[in-house]
Amino acid sequence: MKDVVSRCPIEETMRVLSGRWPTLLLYYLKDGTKRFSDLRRDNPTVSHRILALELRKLEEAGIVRRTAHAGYPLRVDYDLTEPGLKLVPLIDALGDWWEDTEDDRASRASSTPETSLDTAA
Amino acid sequence: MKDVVSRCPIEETMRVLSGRWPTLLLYYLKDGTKRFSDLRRDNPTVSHRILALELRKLEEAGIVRRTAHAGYPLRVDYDLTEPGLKLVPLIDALGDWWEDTEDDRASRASSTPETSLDTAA
DNA sequence: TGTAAATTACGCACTATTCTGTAACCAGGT
DNA sequence: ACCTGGTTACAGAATAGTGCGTAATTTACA
Repeated sequence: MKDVVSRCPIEETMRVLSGRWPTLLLYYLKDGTKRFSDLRRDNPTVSHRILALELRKLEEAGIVRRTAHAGYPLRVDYDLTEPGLKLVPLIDALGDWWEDTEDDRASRASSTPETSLDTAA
Repeated sequence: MKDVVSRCPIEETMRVLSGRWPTLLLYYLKDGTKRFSDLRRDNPTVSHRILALELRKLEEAGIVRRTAHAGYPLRVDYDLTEPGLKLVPLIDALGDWWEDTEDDRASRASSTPETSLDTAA
């Protein structure tokens, strides 16, 4: 997603949430503060570069807060900001929608093609 | 977004909605039935190939219904299915969230660095 | 009347752009 | 020297856009 087409808030939101990781990170951060390495363990398939980039994107979007602690082997904590916390139930709602409409969505394709055979008047 | 990491419904949902077009198409289809060329006019920056692919993706996800009319220069109508209609308010909620938290998100970075020195001194 | 052109919704092949991963390297602290 | 978190450099994969072709039928125009 390079650029936005409209300044529509939905598009802006999707620009941040699009992709495989953002919602997953949100999900893991629901549980509370996590460190960089925790998040890597939480999902091992993300490369360390991408995790850093995604976290930064979320941080810049104001959804995630990064806290660097001085001392010892360097320690950085990540947790959700207020807006981030407010976003969580909305994302959960999408998951619920997916489950609730499962059957309904599965029966697509044929609907009521009553009009579909009229050869135009 | 190649593959899913978990079978989490949120991830499944995001797989369908990720990208610039899906939510935009949902938005335009809210108004009712549209033809392929209507959707192209609605937003001229999408290429015909991508529009076709995106519509098919949404159709396969059971969000959009495609109705092909026989005859004449071929005519295809697109509209939202029941699940698609149910999805609309959820997406709107994301847009509202974006607007409502605008100020909050803008003031990220510094939060409550009680436990640490943000920039590491 | 014959023939070319337009329309609509694509599919295909090719190119351009962007994303993601690997690996290596850097910084601060012990 | 080693750890954690992060960045840069360079692939390689994926995604998006362009242009051409096609189906059936109507229309443009000589």
